[in-house]
Amino acid sequence: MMKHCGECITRLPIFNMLTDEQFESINYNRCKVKFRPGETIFKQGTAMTHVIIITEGLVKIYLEGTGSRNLILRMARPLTIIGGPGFFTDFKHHITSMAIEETSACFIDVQKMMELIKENKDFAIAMLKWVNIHTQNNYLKLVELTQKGMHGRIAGALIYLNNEVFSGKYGDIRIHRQDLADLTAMSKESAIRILKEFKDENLISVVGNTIIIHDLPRLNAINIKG
Amino acid sequence: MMKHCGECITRLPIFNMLTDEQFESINYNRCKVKFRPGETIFKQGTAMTHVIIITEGLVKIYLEGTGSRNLILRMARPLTIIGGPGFFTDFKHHITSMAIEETSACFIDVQKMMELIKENKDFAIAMLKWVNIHTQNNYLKLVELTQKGMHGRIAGALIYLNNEVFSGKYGDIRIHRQDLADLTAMSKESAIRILKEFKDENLISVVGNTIIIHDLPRLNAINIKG
DNA sequence: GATTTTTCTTGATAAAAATCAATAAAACTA
DNA sequence: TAGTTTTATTGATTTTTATCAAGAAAAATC
Repeated sequence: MMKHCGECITRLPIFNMLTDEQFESINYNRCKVKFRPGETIFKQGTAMTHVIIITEGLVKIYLEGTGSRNLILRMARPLTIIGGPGFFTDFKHHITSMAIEETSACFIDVQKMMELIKENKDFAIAMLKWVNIHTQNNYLKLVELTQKGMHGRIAGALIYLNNEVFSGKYGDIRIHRQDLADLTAMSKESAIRILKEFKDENLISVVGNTIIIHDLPRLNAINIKG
Repeated sequence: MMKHCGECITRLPIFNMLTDEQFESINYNRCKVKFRPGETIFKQGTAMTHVIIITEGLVKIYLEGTGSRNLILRMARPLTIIGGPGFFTDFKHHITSMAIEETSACFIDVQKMMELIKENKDFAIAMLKWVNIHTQNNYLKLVELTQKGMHGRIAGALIYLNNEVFSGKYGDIRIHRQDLADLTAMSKESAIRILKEFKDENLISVVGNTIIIHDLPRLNAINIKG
C-alpha cells in the first residue's frame, strides 16, 4: 500500500535509493496533472516550486530566446524528471516545457526534494549524476549547433527523434516544422527546404507532420560530415 | 598548521563546509603544477583522475569540435575549480583546458572528492549548486551563439572578457584573434573584421592583442540588440 | 459545412558569414 | 640578427542562411 504510485515514481531509477519513509514523504502530497498539446507546464522565469515527472505523453523543453525565437533542448517522454538548473541556485525555471501530445505529469514539491537530497547521499549523488549527463548533452548541442551546417543539423535531429523520441512503441516521427526548426536553430523555411531535399533523395518520406526514415546510414553520414 | 594551503583550497567557498579532517584528506596528497601558455592541462576524452583548482594565471576551457574547430566555453581565473560533467558518470574529461597565461593549478584526487561528497551533504549540495550555475551559463551560451549575429556575439564576448576575465587587477583585455573567434563561434577572419569595425567606430581601441573598451554603453546596446 | 486561423510551401531576394588567397606583421628560434 | 614560424590582415568570392511575400493546404472553430 505504500508504493501505490507505480506509474510514476517507483519506476524511476533515481528514486530507487529512497527508504519507504522518504519515498512516502514526496509521494504524500504530490499531484498528477493532465496537459493538452500546446499547454505550458513550466514557464521560463517563474518560481520553481515543483519539479515534475512525465508519466504519459510527450513534452518539449526549450529556451525562450530573443524575439520569440525558441531553442528546443530536448523532448521528454515518460519517465523523465523535468527540473532545471534553478535547484539550489535561484529556484527559478530556466526552461519552458510544453506538452506536445496529451501529457500527464506528477508534480513533486521542491522543498521535499531538497530535504531528501540533504538526508540521502545516494539520492544526492544520483541527482549530481543526472545533472552531469545533461551537461554532457548541452556540450554536444553547443558543438552541433555552432559547427555543423543545416543539412547535418536536420539529419542529427531526425536521428535523435527516431532513436530517442519516437522509438519502439511510439511509432513514426511526428513533429511540426517550427519545432524541427527550433530543434536545429534555423528558420522554419530552411528546415522545410532541407526536409524536402531529403525527401527528394529518398532518405525519408514525409506525409503531413509524419516523417519516416528510409536510409538511416546515409542520414548518419550526413549527420557526421556536417 | 592544518590549513597551510592558504593560496588554494581554503579561500574557495565550496570548501568552507568541510571539517578539518575532511579538508586534510584532500589537502594531503594534492600537488601543485605550473603550466606555460599553450600547455594543455586536461584533454577532452582522457580519464578524469583529478580536478584542479586554478591558483594563478588564466585558463581557457573549450570543447574540441569537428575538424579542429574549438568552442571556448569560458576562461577561468583563480580561484576556480575545473572539473566537468564526467563526475559520477563516465569519469572522463568532456572539456579541454589550456593555459593562456603562466598558470598554477592544484590537482585534487577525484576519488577523494567523491568520498567527501558522500560524507558531507553540504559539500554535495555545494557541488550541485555549482553544476547548476554552469548549466545556466550553458543555456545562455546556447541562445547567445544560435540567435545573435556576429556583432552582438563579439560585443558580448568583449563585455564578458572586460567584466569577468580582465577586470580589476588583471588590466586590459588580452586575447588572440583565434580565441575570440572560438569564443563567439565564428571564423577568425570574421572576428577580425568586426573588431576592426568596432575600432573604426571608436567603441574600442586595439593594439596587438590588447583591447580597451571605450564605449561600454554602446557595446552593451549592440550586445542586446543582437 | 463554411469560415477563420494556423501551418506549410515555394520562389525571389537580401543578408550574413565562411572560405580562399596573398600579404604583412609579430613572435619565436637558432 | 637572420631566418622561420605563427599570427594577423585584407580583398575578392562563394556559400550559407534568413527574410519577405504570396499562395496552398491543413486544422480548428463556429
